[in-house]
Amino acid sequence: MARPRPAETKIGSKTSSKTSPRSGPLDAAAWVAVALDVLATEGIDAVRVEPLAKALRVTKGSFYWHFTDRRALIDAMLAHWAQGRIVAIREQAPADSDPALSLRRLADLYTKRGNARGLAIELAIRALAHNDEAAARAVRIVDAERLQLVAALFERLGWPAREASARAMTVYAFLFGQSLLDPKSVSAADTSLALDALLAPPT
Amino acid sequence: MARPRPAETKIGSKTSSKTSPRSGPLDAAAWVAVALDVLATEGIDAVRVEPLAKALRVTKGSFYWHFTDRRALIDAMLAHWAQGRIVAIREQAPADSDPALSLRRLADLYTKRGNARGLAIELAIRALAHNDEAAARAVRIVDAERLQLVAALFERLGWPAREASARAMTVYAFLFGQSLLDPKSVSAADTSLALDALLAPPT
DNA sequence: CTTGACCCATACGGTAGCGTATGTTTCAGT
DNA sequence: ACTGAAACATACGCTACCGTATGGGTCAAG
Repeated sequence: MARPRPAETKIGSKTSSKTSPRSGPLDAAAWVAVALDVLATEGIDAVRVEPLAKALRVTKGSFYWHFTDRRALIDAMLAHWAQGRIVAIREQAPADSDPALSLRRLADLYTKRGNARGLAIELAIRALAHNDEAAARAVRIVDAERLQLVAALFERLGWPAREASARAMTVYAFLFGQSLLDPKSVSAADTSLALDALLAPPT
Repeated sequence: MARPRPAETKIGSKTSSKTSPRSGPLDAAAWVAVALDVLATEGIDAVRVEPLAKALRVTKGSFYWHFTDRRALIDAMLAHWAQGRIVAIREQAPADSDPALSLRRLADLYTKRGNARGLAIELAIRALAHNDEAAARAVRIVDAERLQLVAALFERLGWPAREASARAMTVYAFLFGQSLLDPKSVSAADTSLALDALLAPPT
């Protein structure tokens, strides 16, 4: 009767979604990957077992082997996302880097196109966090980590602790906020001007 | 055989949601009102006909009298929201007001609690706009109007047109962005400090 | 060659919601 | 009292999911 294993939390491969040609057997990570794709493009309510199975060209039988239920998949997504964001921010803001450069790269990452998927996932998870305590926890962890590291960058730029903290929050909020606005309503010039002001060192 | 009327677009009463005691017969506005409540608390995918009917203590029969289908309800919600936001921003930033005061009130409206419902609706609609062209149009209209009027306030504060435009966008993005962050990760001091800087007149 | 663990397919019962079709009540107007 | 329309209620068929149960295949270890 082979009851499902407790759904591995380790995420290993980089199984990059889409209709990949199906090589070997799947693992939990493959499910998480497509689930995140769907989350990014259609929201959490589109993350449903059977459609995902269709996308992976398998049946639900596979899913319920790797996960106990739909909720377990969502939790796995959240864990994967949170861990990935923390690793990313730590790589992006190492203690020995040029803080001005790190800040600029961070800003670019969230304004330039090419990170649409990442942004969409962020927004979807934050929306989910409104009703879902597990999602809220994930967001809390990521926010705390990011705010702290970005504030450290500002301090190294020469700002006193209080201003550094406020500026970290401002930049962070600004970047996400901009992603909510209609792209056709914001000019690149405005964005550039705003960022220059926000990222400037103390006078 | 009484075919449904083409679902009035006029929104009149202020039928404020919840399990109101059911007075007379309903109108389309009542449906839109509960639909917006559900949108705010549970997202667009929870805006379903039968649950809404249950909340209004009627059956679907009523719904399909007032609307042709679920889509028509969503469109009505979007129209109602967009029109309401435009009216609100025009009231909030009249041409004869003190610009500094108007800006501060606007900021308070989106940082202080008490507007959670409005904010949740905003976020839900902006999330929807990602996939829904009608929602995208509504957002576009509202954004354009708000950005223009807020920029005008900054100009009246003494900023040149370019800076006024950039600052309007910055404040606007900041306010929305902040609503996405974990409230437990942002201190009120940081928010206050940030706003003072963003709303300051030119030196 | 057999066994057992993996990994998936098939088939099933059940729920929730959509939209439609049609019956029922209420009430204004004549 | 009669009629017709407004505003529902009821009942139906249909689809998309969920989760479960169970029956294969495959492949390495013994």
